Amino acid sequence: MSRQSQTEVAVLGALSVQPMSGYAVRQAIAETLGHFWSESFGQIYPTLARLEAEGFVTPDSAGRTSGSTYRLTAAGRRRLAALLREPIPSTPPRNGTLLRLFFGAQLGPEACAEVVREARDRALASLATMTAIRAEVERDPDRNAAYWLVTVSAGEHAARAQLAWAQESLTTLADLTR
Amino acid sequence: MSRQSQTEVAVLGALSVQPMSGYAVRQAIAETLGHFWSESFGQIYPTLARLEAEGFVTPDSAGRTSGSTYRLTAAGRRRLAALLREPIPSTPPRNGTLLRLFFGAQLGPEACAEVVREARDRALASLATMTAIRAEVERDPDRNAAYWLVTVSAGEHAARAQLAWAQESLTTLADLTR
DNA sequence: GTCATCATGTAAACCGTTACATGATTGT
DNA sequence: ACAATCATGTAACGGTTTACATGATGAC
Repeated sequence: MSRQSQTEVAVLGALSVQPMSGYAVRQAIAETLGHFWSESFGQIYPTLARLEAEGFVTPDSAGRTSGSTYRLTAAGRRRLAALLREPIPSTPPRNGTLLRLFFGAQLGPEACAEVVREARDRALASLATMTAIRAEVERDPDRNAAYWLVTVSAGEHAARAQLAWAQESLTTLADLTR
Repeated sequence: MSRQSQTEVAVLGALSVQPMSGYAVRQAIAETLGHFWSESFGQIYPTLARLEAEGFVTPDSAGRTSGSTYRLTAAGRRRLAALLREPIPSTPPRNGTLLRLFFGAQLGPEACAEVVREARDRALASLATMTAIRAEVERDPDRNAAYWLVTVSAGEHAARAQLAWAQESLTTLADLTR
């Protein structure tokens, strides 16, 4: 019962959308969940093997010679629902940008401004990605579309907040230089 | 030259504010950097020992029998400045809340709403903490105050964005129930 | 035929948390 | 005396990334 890792949730979840190979799971996680989740190769394959041994997923090789697609079993779908209902393990915060700015006096206003500009640019890029994903989901709605848009919206809000903060902070830092 | 871990930055940074013991470093990180950084015991003590061996910090036991305070050496201050100037290692995103909501169809609108309400409550608590820290910094300004307020502002922006998102998403999810 | 991409896996290294263990100091 | 807190460390474990290794498939 002591599930610590969320990898299982991500893998089962990916397969709940549609059956796919381990390689495709990794791609799906990188591309679709990329803005709020990440998994590496080294996690996905062992997890898939374990899930298969436990009967939560099953190979579904419909006439392939190499590679196989996996799909959720009924037990796997129940497992996913159960995992989703468990309390969310909180990941400790680790924000390298803020860590640097907190000790900004050791760095000076100009170097700090550069750090902030980089954060702003990341937020801009993120906002563009969000817009693209939103357009794609709205153009081609899946049965999950409403939920996906909730996560996209979270990304949009976060990115816009970061933009506003960056703008404000650049002003503050500029005042420190004078 | 291959510094991967940011623990060293956090520890040197804490000591740059004022000399203190390892125990106090851990407290300072938990209390002051807590909203954007975390370190555990098991990291701090070995890091301090290594930094001492490398000559970046030095014990400064002014008449103590047990425990010792550490302070930065000149080399340590340079080391901190150098580390702060290095590119920020990006931590892969891991947002358990969004991971759940993305697969929300497996969970249903009501359970998702509960997840969102928990996120909203965390944001509210965070906003209260930010306000308290801001008040404290403004009441008793340190030479680092301007930089600290930049990080507090980041927390405030992020928390307010999360509140707005939660509000919006609760409406969306309520519409799914009908 | 060769290149890009699909596909699967393992091993080592690294990072970080947790639990355990121990003892000093200070306030009541 | 006793409790709370200060203080320091280590060992084991678990999770994650990275690098390495290998080969099939399909497009050109």
